[in-house]
Amino acid sequence: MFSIGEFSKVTGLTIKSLRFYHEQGVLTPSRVEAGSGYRYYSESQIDTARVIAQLRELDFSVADVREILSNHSDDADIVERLKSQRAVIKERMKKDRDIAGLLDQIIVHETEATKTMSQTNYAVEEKNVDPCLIASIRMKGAYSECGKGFAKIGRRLGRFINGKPMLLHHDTEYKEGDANFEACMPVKKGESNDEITVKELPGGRVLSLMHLGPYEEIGRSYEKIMKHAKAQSLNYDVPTREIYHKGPGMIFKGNPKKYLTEIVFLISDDVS
Amino acid sequence: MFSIGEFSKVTGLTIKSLRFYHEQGVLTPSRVEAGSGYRYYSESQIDTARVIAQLRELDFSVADVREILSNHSDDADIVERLKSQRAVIKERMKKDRDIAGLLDQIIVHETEATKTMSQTNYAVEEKNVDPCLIASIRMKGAYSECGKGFAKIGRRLGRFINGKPMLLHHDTEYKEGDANFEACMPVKKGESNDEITVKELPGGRVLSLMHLGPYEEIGRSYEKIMKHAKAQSLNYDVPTREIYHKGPGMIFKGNPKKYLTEIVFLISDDVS
DNA sequence: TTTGACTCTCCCGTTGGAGGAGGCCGTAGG
DNA sequence: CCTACGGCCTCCTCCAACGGGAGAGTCAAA
Repeated sequence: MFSIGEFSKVTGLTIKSLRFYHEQGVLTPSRVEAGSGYRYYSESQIDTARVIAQLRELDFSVADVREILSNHSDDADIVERLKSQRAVIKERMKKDRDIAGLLDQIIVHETEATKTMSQTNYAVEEKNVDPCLIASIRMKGAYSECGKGFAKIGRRLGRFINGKPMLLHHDTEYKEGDANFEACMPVKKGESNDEITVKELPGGRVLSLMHLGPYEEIGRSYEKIMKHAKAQSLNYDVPTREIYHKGPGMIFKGNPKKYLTEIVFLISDDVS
Repeated sequence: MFSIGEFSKVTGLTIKSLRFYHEQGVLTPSRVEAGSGYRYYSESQIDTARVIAQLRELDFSVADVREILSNHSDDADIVERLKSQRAVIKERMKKDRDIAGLLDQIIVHETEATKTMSQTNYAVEEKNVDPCLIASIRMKGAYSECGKGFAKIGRRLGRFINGKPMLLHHDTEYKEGDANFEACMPVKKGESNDEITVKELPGGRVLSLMHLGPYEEIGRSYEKIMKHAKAQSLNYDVPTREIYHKGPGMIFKGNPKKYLTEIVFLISDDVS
């Protein structure tokens, strides 16, 4: 016979838990002193306590444990239960995996954006870019619609995206309402379908300028980069590119004054 | 301005949740009618509600959400929080992985035992067994001590175990207290150390007999298999083997009358 | 007999709401 | 004019599995 404190030490279950299990009818002490209400446990209950601890570690609810204990006494009898428990656990893991993936995505995105922001000096630069594979959706209309395009690509190829969203401008001049553009995302791989085209975006020598601030003010940056191109007698190809290093976040909309957009002009080869 | 019902439909949050968020100071309606207590939400609060929903999906607590909302408004500000949240989630996933692994192990073990039990006819059989790699601990003393050996192997090589526990008997006769035996487990791979030896157990032609019932009664089965060997004029090698197909379970001790032990005698080559 | 260690019951708090009772308000239909 | 209905309010209880603590009773050794 063990008092509750001794039994607690022997089994590793807390006194509170033991009282709770008694109350729940999971582990009734073999003797309860009538006068004092003291609980006393027998030697054989150590085994039962071990079983309870095991089942609790397997994340069975206390109600389940009670049911299992009262109806079964062999592992083979509860295989079906174990299977359904496994299914429950796997389900939870799947959800957690999704959450962790989302968190990862946000963290990586923001970390990169912060790094990019700290490295740029907001001047027109000449540099080389590598060709890259993109998934793109051709759109006509207002630029503000491009978010829907990104969302569509994200839904179908989310796992393969490995870069920032971009816009390809096929107009040579600014158009308000019926612009002709492509919303696209760099991807590791993917198949075209009738809506989304997967193709390679050419690399080469480019002019690049970071624009810090709301999208409505990007005109000024375009002016700057065009002036630079003209001064250097450089021609560039259509479509021109915009890369959204930082825009509305995944959680917060954020402050438009901190939005960071890169304008990229691919320098034409045929002139030089 | 939206009434709580309209706002609920717009944001996808339940009315109960909205009231709870109000109470918790997470999302205070922009106007509360003094007389009726009716809550009215403004258009701009739809964004806030979206942020709350996002953060809740990332499994942040309501208290965290409140703190984040009141101090931050850009994803970049909360990267550290996101990281610690990711750590929490990964921790939970690790635990779940362990649980799922344990469940898997039990399920596989019991399923195999059930299958073995349904296929045997409890007669001496002659069959071939393949050689297999085992991790073993040499022990002297009582057989009942072998559990400790299995436990030690399990702790160090748990991931590599791919078969049932076995005992190798190095005595030619039955010994009560100071038997000479090895506790071992089939493993995929592993390194020997001063306690555990990893080696190959030879295969070949064997006599095999399934013993159903408590270990104390295994003598009768030994008699049976030895009689068979003598009748067939077969010699066998020492150590002889016992394979524990079903003994005390991982959860329940189970009923000893259902324990299933295989006795395996490797037939000597040098005689035939 | 005292003292100190144990134990008892009872109540509250945790998380994020769900469910429901009882009541207020405005409107539409008979 | 009465009633029904829908929407809203507050307040209470419930879920899981205990942990913490108060106040009171119990046990065994010195």
